[in-house]
This record gives sequence, structure tokens and C-alpha cells, in this order.
Amino acid sequence: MAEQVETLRRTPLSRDRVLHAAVALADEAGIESLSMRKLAQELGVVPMALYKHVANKDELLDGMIDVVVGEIDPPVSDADWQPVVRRRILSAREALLRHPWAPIAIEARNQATPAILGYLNSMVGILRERGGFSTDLAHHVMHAMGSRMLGFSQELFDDSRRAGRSGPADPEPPAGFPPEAAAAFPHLAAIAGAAAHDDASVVGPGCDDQFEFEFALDLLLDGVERLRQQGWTST
Amino acid sequence: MAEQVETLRRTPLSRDRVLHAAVALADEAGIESLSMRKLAQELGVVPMALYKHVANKDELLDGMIDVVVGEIDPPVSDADWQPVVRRRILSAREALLRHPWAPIAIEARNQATPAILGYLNSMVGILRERGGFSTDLAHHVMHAMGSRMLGFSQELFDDSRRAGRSGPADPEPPAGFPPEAAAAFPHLAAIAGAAAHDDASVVGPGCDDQFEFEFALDLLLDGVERLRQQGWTST
DNA sequence: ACCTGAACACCGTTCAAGT
DNA sequence: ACCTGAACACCGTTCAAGT
Repeated sequence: MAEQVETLRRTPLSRDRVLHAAVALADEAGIESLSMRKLAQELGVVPMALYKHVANKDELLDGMIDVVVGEIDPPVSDADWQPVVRRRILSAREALLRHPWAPIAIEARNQATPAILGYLNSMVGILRERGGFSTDLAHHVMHAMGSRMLGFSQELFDDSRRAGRSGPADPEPPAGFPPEAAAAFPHLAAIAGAAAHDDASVVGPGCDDQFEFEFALDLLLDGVERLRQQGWTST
Repeated sequence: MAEQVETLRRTPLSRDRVLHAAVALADEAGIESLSMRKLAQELGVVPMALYKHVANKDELLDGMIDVVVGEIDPPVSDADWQPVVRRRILSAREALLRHPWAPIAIEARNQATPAILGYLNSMVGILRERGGFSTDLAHHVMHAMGSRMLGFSQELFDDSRRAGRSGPADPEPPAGFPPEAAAAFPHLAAIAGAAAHDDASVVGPGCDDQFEFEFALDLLLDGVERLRQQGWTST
């Protein structure tokens, strides 16, 4: 009877429930504190129960990545390739911003999950069909865009990723560019000061991340469009 | 007496020796199998002895990163900013290729080490002094180049990082683009086939990484030069 | 004062014993 | 057949006991 209460109290485990609980845990506690044991505890389950739904921790991470990739909007329809690619990449960026652990997880996993392959495949399709790119140019463009295709902002240092959004990550104030560092790195101090925003550090919070992302994205997209128009080929 | 032999047999520990041993261990065994305990064993020392030279594992990683950054050549002298930046970034890339774990380590650390700040500072200096960039443009360019400034190839998937260069990483052949995946991802299969090289996968070994890196780098540098010439400003 | 063994609080995962 | 507790082989780091 107590058994029956138990089974009724929580919906039964499923791969989906495991994956989404893991994503939620990583979102709020940071990826470095996601462990099989803590995840199991979160789900009110014994650690080994997870292994019925994921083969191991790496497969759990793959599944989590696919959950995030699944949040990217499908391409909008438009005559030109450029706005389609642009908007989809910005949608990918939004998904990644919701899950700050995802970029390092994806890069560290270093394995194409089916969801990522599907996303990239669809992006190549847009280049080819909407933009008339040669396979040759499309290939190099995919390399050149790299992980930016997935919305990575590629910032070298980014506090947003350090811990959960709600967690007490930094007791210290964001700090900006400390005076003693300004003396040692005058050029960095200068461009930090040039930023339109107050406590901007070189790369990181304080700068308008969205502006910087779109600046870099458009620099690439415009360069690519120029190559496309002049019929660039590597051979 | 046996004591004396012991002390003579190995040079005494130092921060430098610890750091270089850690880099060597990560190079050949992969960063994921670098542990304080294994590193100590490698140095013929009890684990706790390491803590005399590094505060903890994070500080060890910072030190390792600085070793790698220290391998980047100083800037060459040239009239134009573009070849100076280009050559230095390619030198950074060479350093990172020698230490495949470094990119993820740097991104995961998410903390600017002094060596990295110094490198970035010097790159801004080149833009400002050799190229006459405004602080405003230099700032956005640093964001746009992002980790590519440090020679990251930013490939989404890259076998070279998976394990040590000499280690028995992949018993399986590199595989290229498997037939069943080709059916599911036709566009990826198409561009893989378009690559001038045999078993090219979308992104990864088989492609000419050096070509792809320089293609992307020049796309960015040319775009930046165009902005510079037209006196671009964000305000 | 310095060094270090044992211990602590964790991991991911195996495996055999329970139902 | 399924589930799961205990165990194994690891971690990074603290701490107290040794010299």
C-alpha cells in the first residue's frame, strides 16, 4: 500500500523526464555540479535507476544537448538566404542563453549528436537552396561560421556561464576593469572605457553582448554574401 | 643516507616543473585524465606535495594555460596591421595545436589569466598603433574575433582533441561520413563529398583544417579592414 | 616549521544479491 | 526479469599527526 502511494506520488521515470531534470539541474546549479547521484536524488530515485534510461553520463550529456538544440526555432520562410540564416542563428543563441552550460558541454563532448547534425544539415540546405551556394562554398562557410552557427557567442570570458542564474555566483560586484589591471594592460583598459556601457570589461558582462554577437555575425554573413556574389570557389 | 639519494635523484619540485609536467601529461593522456594524484605520481611525489606549488586544481589549470600562451610568438614587425595580426594568430594556432586540450580548458576556466590578458592587450595595441583603429572599432573587433584571436579553430567536432596524439584514441578508422547518416543528412553528405579531400566529414578531420582556419580568418580580417577603411563607428 | 599519511566527502559505474 | 544496495576504483582537498 505504501508502495502504491509511492508509485502514484511521482510519475514514472522516463528518458525524457531524466533529460529534462538534468537540463534544469544544470541550468540552476551549473554543469560542474551535475552528477548522476544528485540528479537521481532530484528525481527521488536511486542512482542506478537512471541507468535504465541513459547508458552513462556521456549519453546523458548528449541527450541534454539534444534537448537544447530542440528548442531552436525552425527556419522562417523568406526569399533571401541571409535573413533566414541570421534569424535562425539568433534563435539558436536564445536557446543557448537559456542554458549557459550548453556551449562548453557541446564543445567538450566533441561528438555530433543527431539533433546537431540535423540542425547543421538544415542550415546547409538553406545556403544551397535559398542562396544558390555551390557545395564548395557552402562547405567552407560552414567551417568559417563554426560554432557560431549554433549561436555560440564565443566570448573568451563570460560570467554568465559561471553558475546558475539564480545562484549566489558572485558575492563580489562584477568588478569591471580593476585599476591595477588597467596599468598593466592599457590597451584593454582603453577599449573597455570606449564601450558605451559602464563597467565593461574587455570581453564579458558590461558590454552589450547582443550587439557584439550581431556585429560579428553580420561581419561574417556580409563577407560570405560578397564571396557568393562573386562566385568564389576554392579550386 | 637513503634520504640523500632520494633528494639527489630528482630535481626538487618547483611551480614550473609541476606546470610543465601537467602540460605534458595533458598532451599525451588528454585533459580528462589529468588528476592531481596522477600528476603527483608522474613526478614521483606524494599528492599533497603539489599543493605547495599550486593552490588547487583550478590554479594548476590556469598555470597550464599560461604555459601554452607563453609559446605564442611575439608579433613580427610589418607596416600593415593585417599581416601582423594574421601571423600572430597563426602562431597562436600552432601553439594550440600542440596542446589540443587548451581550447576547452581556456573556455571552461572562463577566467582571464594574466598571460591571456597580456596577449589580448598586445593585439589591441597592434590594431590601434599599426592600423589606426578607433578604440570603438578595436573593441568590437576584439569581440568579433573572439577566441579566434587565440588561434581557436572553433570546429564543432574535432577528433584531434579527443585524446593524446600518440595514444590509441580511435581503434576504429576515422569513418568519414557513414552511409546511413548520408541518407538522413543529405546536405551534409553533399558538402562532405565536395571537399577536395577523401574521407571528409562535415567538420573535422579529413578536411584541410589549416585551409579552413585561414579561410575563416581572412574572411574576418578582410571584413574588418573594410570597416576600418570606411571609418566605421557604432555611434 | 615543514611534510605527509590517513581521512573525508564526493564521483561514475559494476556487480551480486535480493525481490 | 527487474531492481537496488553495497562495493570498487577513483577524485580533490582537509587535517592532524608525525618529523
